[in-house]
Amino acid sequence: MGETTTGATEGRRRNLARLLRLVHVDGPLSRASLTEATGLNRSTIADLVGELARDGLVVERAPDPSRRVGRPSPLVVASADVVAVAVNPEVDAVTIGAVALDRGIRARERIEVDHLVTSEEVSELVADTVRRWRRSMLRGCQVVGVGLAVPGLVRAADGLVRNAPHLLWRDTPLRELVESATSLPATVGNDASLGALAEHLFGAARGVDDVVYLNGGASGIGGGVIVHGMPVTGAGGYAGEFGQNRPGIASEGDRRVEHGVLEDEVSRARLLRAVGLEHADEPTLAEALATSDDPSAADEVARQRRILSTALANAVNVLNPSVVILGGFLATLASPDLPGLSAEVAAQAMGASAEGLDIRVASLGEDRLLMGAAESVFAALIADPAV
Amino acid sequence: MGETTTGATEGRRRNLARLLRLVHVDGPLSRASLTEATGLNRSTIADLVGELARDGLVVERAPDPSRRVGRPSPLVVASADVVAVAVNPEVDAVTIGAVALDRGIRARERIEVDHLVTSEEVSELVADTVRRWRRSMLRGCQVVGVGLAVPGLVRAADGLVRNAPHLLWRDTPLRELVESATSLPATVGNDASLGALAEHLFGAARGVDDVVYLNGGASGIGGGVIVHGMPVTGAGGYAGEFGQNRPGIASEGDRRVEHGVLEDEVSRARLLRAVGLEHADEPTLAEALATSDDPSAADEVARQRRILSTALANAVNVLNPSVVILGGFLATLASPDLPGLSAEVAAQAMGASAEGLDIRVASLGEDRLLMGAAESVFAALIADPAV
DNA sequence: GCGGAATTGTTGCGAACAACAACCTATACC
DNA sequence: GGTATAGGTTGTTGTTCGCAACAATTCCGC
Repeated sequence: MGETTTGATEGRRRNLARLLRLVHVDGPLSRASLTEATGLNRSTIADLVGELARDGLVVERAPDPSRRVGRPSPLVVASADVVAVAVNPEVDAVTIGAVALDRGIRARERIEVDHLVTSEEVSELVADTVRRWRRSMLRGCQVVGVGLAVPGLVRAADGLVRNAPHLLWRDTPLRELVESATSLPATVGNDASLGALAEHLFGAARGVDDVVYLNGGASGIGGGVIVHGMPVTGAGGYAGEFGQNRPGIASEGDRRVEHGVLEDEVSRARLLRAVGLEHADEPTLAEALATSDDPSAADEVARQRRILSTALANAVNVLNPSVVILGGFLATLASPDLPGLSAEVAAQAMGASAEGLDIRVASLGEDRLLMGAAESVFAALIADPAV
Repeated sequence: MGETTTGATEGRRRNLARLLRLVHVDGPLSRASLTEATGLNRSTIADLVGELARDGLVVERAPDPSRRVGRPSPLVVASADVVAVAVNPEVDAVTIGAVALDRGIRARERIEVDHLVTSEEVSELVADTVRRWRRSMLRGCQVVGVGLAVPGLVRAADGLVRNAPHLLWRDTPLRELVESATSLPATVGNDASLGALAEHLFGAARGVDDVVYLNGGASGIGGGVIVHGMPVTGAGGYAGEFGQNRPGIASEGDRRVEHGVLEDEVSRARLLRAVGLEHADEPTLAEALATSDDPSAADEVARQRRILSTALANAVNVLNPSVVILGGFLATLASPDLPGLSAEVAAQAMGASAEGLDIRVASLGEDRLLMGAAESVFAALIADPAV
């Protein structure tokens, strides 16, 4: 055996990874379907699944009561006892979840805070919660790591939060803090990028390899890009910041902010103001927009849609995605007339690029960021399941 | 041996591919350095190199007269007898080249045309040229395929030219035509995308994994994006069309075209007009711009630079590349003050993304498109060197 | 209820691959 | 010319995965 291999050779690791990814992403699969999906031999599948089962990453369940001929094939499912802790610190609360490898959410807690949390507080909060859960809901579970979805710029290389404006974090070594507080490996990512990853794996862009995702939050517009089925991080890990782009505004009358960026023009605050609300959750805002008979509200929606459609057209020209996913208030803005928005985008993008384009609304709810953060933890495990 | 394997197992294919890619991209390498670069055993390297040599893909040369102690290691070089034919049809001429696996250009011909060529004419031209070359310059060579760099939109899946406006080609099945005329496998790509690939592999962005490339031609602005070291094609293969984006224009006085796109505002024709030229090659234009004392020429340059910098900032926000490469007249526009342009871009992009950014001028000359087109042919060969 | 067909898990075997160790060879420096 | 250094060569070995034969389980027709 080679000095570079730890017991499994490169090829075998790849095969183990393929299997684990399949059962993780596509849910319970029979050994037979794994054989078909991978092209590997039955005996090889048996061997590989056996190894994954020995490592506790998958379990074999009784076969489905199928109504097909032949010997029933046992189902291979990802273990519910292998979990990642997912964390989303926000200005009003810190949400912590435990997501299992079978995509189930084993635990979930939203901890309201009355002040802006520091990264140290978050680290302690996570450590405490994990300690508590390990004695209760996560008894017997293997916790493989902590994934953090941060509303701000994150340097991919070392998990340094460069700037999270609303949390007032600057150059905070979050990964290091969490790792030393919990003694678990941690990954840190931008919330929108992780949302994109979740939508790509499990949501509205499931199975789609080229995706542009834009999420409209209270504080701005974030985004993520998937190319060839892989998240685009960019050189520093800061990719996807559509909200900071200078918008192409066709008619000057549509401009509200001199030298503004996209999220200055297309903003939740402006929508709220247009219907005379102070604070509102997303359904309330949607309802208010739908029922308002104030023409200025309709104008504001139309204006924002025009600017958004141009921004989307630009992204489509450059990245030619199959699917564009809109989340948050951008979904609210788009969903009353998705075909109309698609047409607007198509009119401004190059014909060919727009041709196969599908604009969709995000389908994952609250759990999106937890799923994405957990996924970023599982990524390493799946890439190399050999313990 | 498995039915899915053609004589080499998956892992071996990967190793063969790694070796071939190394010697192809990084030039002549000693067996010793291959051993170090791959981490494989000496004996394994010897075996793999032997197989590549038997297949005629590499040859071993006498060792470099090194001044180091120890037994000299023979150099492994990619074969100069394995060639790809590269074709670039343009409005005034069709350029055909033969690029070898050692990156040498074995043959090159620019065939002037006095009318717009059709795709059928190009196919015949290529077939004739290849036939002729095979009896002369390419005697004894193995021609592995034809790569075409087309100024227009190309569907990656089947090499259909959707729209090449200046050639007046629409929905032309170019790959099929060339393949049946030459009996060689053909690949078809957008010229700018292939230029980006060439710059990434051999030019100003060599070794850089995250690249945005913009090329300014007489007829517009094309581009290409490299993410994680791989060209971004998009779902249909149309990615990279920066020129069709709606520009973010800060001051309305800079706008020249109502509802225009980037290439309407930032254009070679406008630069030529500003210095009172009709036609000029790139050095002439650069010279004219540098020596002009007409303030309106300087204004036009400054205006185009402003708009370009905003477009680049937008791209940087979304893709966070390490390097932006500018070619054609965009290089002319940028090169007098590259640091100034960088500063303009940094001022408009997010700080973190701009921080590690390097804006460079394209370094490959005329051969760029031929290299890129040949690369697209070699890609398949390198990915699976098993003949 | 029973036998045949279809499908899939299981087992033992063999081919391919690559690492390893020991041995051999070629060059540079003294 | 001797020694140290670096590299090629050869045979052996462990790992992986396909293959083929056999066993297990279900459905279906009678």
